[in-house]
Amino acid sequence: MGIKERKKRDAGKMRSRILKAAMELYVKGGYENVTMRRIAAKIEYSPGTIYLYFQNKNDIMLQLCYQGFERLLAHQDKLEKIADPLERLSAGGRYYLAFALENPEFYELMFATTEVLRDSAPDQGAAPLRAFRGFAKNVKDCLDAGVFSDGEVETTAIALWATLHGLASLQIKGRLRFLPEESLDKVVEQAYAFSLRKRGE
Amino acid sequence: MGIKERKKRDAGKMRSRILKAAMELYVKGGYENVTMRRIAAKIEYSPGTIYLYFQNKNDIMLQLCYQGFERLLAHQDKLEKIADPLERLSAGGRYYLAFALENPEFYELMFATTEVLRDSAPDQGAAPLRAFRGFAKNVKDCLDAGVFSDGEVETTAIALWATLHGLASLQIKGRLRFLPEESLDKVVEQAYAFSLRKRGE
DNA sequence: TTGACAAAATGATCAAAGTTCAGTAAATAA
DNA sequence: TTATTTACTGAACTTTGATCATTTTGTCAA
Repeated sequence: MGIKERKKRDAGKMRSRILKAAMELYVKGGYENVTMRRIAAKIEYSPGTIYLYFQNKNDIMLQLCYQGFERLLAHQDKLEKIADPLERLSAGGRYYLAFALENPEFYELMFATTEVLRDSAPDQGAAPLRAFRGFAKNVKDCLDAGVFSDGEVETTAIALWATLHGLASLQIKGRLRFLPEESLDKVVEQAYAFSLRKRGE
Repeated sequence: MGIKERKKRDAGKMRSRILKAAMELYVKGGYENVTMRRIAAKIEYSPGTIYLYFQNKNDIMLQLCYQGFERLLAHQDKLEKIADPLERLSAGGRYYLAFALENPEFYELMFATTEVLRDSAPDQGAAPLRAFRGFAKNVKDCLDAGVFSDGEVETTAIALWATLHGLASLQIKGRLRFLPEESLDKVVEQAYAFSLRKRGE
């Protein structure tokens, strides 16, 4: 029965096309620019068709949110080749910020929805969690290597993550606009200096 | 001419009533629950009337955002009586988090809008900035007292603020839901331990 | 008190949104 | 070829933010 499989593939392709169209609209003009009718026009189907592949608009935005985390995860994998734990963690943090600031719409979308972890398919909902686990592993390696002075893995990881997320979020939302452009880097440095103090320092 | 002043007072009262109704709707069911028609029904006026007192819905939400910062500022003033700089800064941070977690809708609103600082009346737009300046002053007092080992005031303040904001934001958005309830406090402690290291420690 | 003007409020109306669903067209199976 | 399942359509429903000609209310001079 190859037909069933082809149908499944076709459905998958349709979902991809819809998501792609939605993403384009989103990047171009934010949430309110994403319209079922506009998506339909872009993929050259009628509005009703979209509802055969997605539950509703929220469902579509949720999938885009997951795509953001997948993208982040993909880059996290690249850190693996950095041997030194502190260096790896530091690079991860720097990349995290760069990712957020270079894809502000994406990042905003990733953290805009409250519903992400709740009503999501187990495999997909795992993406945000997996991203955090990867980050936490780097923290653990640092702790094992004695780079930090103390603290549990989980709480340390969250504290660090919060700083990164806070900076990214504040910058994206324009709350740091009163700062001169250059000094954002300085803040990042400072944040790292605070967080990544070495044992006995 | 007392009439003009009375009219001004009346207009102010009307604005307050509208904002109050909008806030109630917002707290009850979030942004999408705030509807011009529902506000109108609550204050027992027709929908068109609202537009005599506010430019549009965004304008209303913006004012609610400012109210949030005003509320935060009001509590910041209470910190003044704490003499010890580090103690004062620490209390401020703890209050900041408590405020965010106890009024998640409020907090979300305060940081949801990108437009806040851009197209706002100078005096009102100052509220967020004033809140930060108050926080920064506490940081400065700590630096002057030699509580921190190093760093500039502005960058240090932002780094600290980012951590607080990040924690609040992540918690509100349910991204820390995988944590056991108690350990959030531990994370906060950890974040403080990271950030507020004393000189020579 | 009356009439004229200004200010405030109305509510029908608009365009656009998300969503639904009876009906049509296409694909598959018999 | 014919019957049946599947895919798609697009008009229609409800609700949204916003507008504006019209009506109501308030103010003040005559």
